[in-house]
Amino acid sequence: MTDGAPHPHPGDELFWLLRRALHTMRRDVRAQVDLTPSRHRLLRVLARAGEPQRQATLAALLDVVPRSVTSLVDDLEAAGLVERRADPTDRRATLVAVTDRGRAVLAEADEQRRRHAEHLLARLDPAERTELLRLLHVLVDDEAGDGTC
Amino acid sequence: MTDGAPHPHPGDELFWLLRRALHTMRRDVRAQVDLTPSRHRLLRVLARAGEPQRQATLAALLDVVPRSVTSLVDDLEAAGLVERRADPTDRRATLVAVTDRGRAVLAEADEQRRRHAEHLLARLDPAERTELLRLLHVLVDDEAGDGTC
DNA sequence: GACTGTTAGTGAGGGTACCTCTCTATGTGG
DNA sequence: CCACATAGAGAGGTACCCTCACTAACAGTC
Repeated sequence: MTDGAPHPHPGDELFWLLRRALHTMRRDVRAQVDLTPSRHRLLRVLARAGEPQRQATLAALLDVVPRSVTSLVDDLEAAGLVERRADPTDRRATLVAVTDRGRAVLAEADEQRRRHAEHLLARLDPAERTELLRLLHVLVDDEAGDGTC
Repeated sequence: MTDGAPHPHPGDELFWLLRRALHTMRRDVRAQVDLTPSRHRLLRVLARAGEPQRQATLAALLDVVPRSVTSLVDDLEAAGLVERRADPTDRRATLVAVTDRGRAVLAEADEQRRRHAEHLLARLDPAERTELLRLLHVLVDDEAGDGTC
């Protein structure tokens, strides 16, 4: 690697930095667990919700179109990590529930990702870590605040 | 959006923060210029190099396998943004050169990305921006330093 | 009950961004 | 001259998204 050399604009620089950082983490983890980042994310969101969710709800939580959730759930279901159940209140809807196995795999995946991230974060002292996360939160959180987008 | 709520581990949190930040920037820019992020990146690296480069060299600079560069160059060439030339010193190799049009499109794309990034970075004061970029550089730069990976 | 409009999920198909494995043409050292 | 490495490309695969068109089911109206 890499892009090398000075970047003309800080904004542009930010883009490539984010890309590289993410790329690094992604690559490391991919080899370890049999959970792609997207499936991992869906599993997390679902587990965090604490109870079975409709696919449309998951789509909203994940900020993807419902159609994408269908495939993700297909894959996770095939792997036995989630299961589809009929929604008793609406026969159109399906509820997606995490299985015990799903919970176990999620825990493992989280743990491995955590280890890798800490390996990376080890380059920063505790105050810097906190600051980095805080700054990223500022960038990312609650985009809805201004209607500009 | 979003993942909402507190994240259990800072390392894990980092991953999702990076992902969301990048996603946001990517999405904004994608609609504007007819340059995908990868093609943009290749064009930048090539332009920055200042002179025609071999595909293998570009692959190394971009940190992708040479085969991926082939396709990228195919697309950029079809769009008239780069051109392939014979390498006078080695008939196996091709040199990839930016065209004038390529330079113009690159400038435009950079400008648009810059604007969007600054819209995002506007949430931070100048000191914070600098700090964020510095911290990301620490994470990302010169991974080669330790042979652990 | 039929009629219309909406919502939940899916099939089909597309595009980006990578990868690997294999093959050809070419270059190079013994 | 021959074995071997290197540059690039063909074929094919995975992950992750999207849109468009469609069915099944629900909800309100006449």
